[in-house]
Amino acid sequence: MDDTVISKIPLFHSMEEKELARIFSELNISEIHFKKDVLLALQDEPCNRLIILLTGSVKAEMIDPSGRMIKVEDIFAPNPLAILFLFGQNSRFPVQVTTREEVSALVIPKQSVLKMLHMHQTLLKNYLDISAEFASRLSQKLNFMSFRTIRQKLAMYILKLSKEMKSDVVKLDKAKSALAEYFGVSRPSLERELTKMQHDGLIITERKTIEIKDKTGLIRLIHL
Amino acid sequence: MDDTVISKIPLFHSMEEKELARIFSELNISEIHFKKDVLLALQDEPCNRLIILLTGSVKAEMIDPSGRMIKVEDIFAPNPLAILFLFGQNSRFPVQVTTREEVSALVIPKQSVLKMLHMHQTLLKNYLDISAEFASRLSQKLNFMSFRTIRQKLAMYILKLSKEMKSDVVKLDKAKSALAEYFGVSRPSLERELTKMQHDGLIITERKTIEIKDKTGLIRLIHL
DNA sequence: GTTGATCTGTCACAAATGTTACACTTTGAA
DNA sequence: TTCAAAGTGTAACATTTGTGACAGATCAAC
Repeated sequence: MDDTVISKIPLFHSMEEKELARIFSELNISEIHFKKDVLLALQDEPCNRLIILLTGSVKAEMIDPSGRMIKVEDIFAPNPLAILFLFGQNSRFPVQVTTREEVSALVIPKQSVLKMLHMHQTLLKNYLDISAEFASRLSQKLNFMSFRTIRQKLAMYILKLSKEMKSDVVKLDKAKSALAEYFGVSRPSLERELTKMQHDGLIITERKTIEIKDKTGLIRLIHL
Repeated sequence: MDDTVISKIPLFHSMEEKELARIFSELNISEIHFKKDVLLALQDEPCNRLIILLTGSVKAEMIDPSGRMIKVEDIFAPNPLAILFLFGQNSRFPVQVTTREEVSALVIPKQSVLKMLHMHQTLLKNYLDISAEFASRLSQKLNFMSFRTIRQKLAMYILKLSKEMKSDVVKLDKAKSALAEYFGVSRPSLERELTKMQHDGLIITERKTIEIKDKTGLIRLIHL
């Protein structure tokens, strides 16, 4: 196992090599290699191990009652899988996970995770921080979904980006088609709304660049 | 502080009185009483303490950029507030929290929470379990939101309830108006869809009871 | 019981969104 | 460079959903 890879894993952030070595020797942690298109976890399978990607990436898919796949999320190294769902009464993988390429990953049984967290305060802090970041993204997405119209979601999204970048000219962080998917709307509908907003003098949009022309107008949009 | 109240707090589940006593004496934990309509936490205020309701209830509201309130969730004793967001890089309350009645609550600074979790493995396990339950509910709601039509959301919801209750006759766990809000749709639209589904012979609905007449049809609905 | 508040069922109409289709642009790999 | 794949911009039309309004049903407190 490569030390430079280990040191990039968020869960082991700012931990000393010695400590890490002790953890790895004392606990039941294995590094496993997977080929492409291998099933790492079944949907609804009990979630009894933490999987941390070292290299490569996987896709997460949901299966609906009739067996068809529906939604996808991609996860890349060095991130963990399903860290939010590892514990809990009856914890199960909410999605099916398949490798998109060759993957190496750390696999740590739930019990060992618990021991590990109990042993090292830094590790515990890291774990809690990572969980919180995931939860925060989840909750933020839920907020977007709960705005009624595409216009409102867009206004909110653009204002948020503008605030983060401290500029009235915003570069989208996703492709528009990806943004449409993130919002849960169809791509043409999103384009149409952008065009309308440009006609209304709120923004000027071209490809991935959006320039805010009437910030007050955008803010007003959000309330009705 | 009342011991019977403490023992009902999920975070302290299956812990011995002795241990609890030690925790409370060693750490910086205070019980605070609040009157009605007191602000417990501001939106975007740094989240630097865990608040656990002992008695009473609070409401959580979001404020949008123009200052208007929008969404509400109610939280009752003995549940904790914002447990998912306590840690993380730049952790802030995602909502504003106000008491709905007289409330007593435990307030534990973030640092003390960390110490506490490090000291007691049972406590740590409880904390992780509770977090996972919250995350699971959050993610489940996100799934519902991502179904396109009301019909699909309903089909999914009814099938889920039916599976849980192991019966084809389902009693709704929320009022229909609450269900509409949960789905993020208007109440009349939800009613209309229920009526249509009855016309189509999929279900028979009356008040809070829904009887499944054509399970296959419901399943088919979900895919397209 | 009576009463006021909340929930339910329904409607006609307006608004928002999805669908399908097509042409054009950009990007990245061979 | 060339080509295929992915992304973008736009349009007409169908479908879904929201809105506002109303009346009756239910429930909880008095």
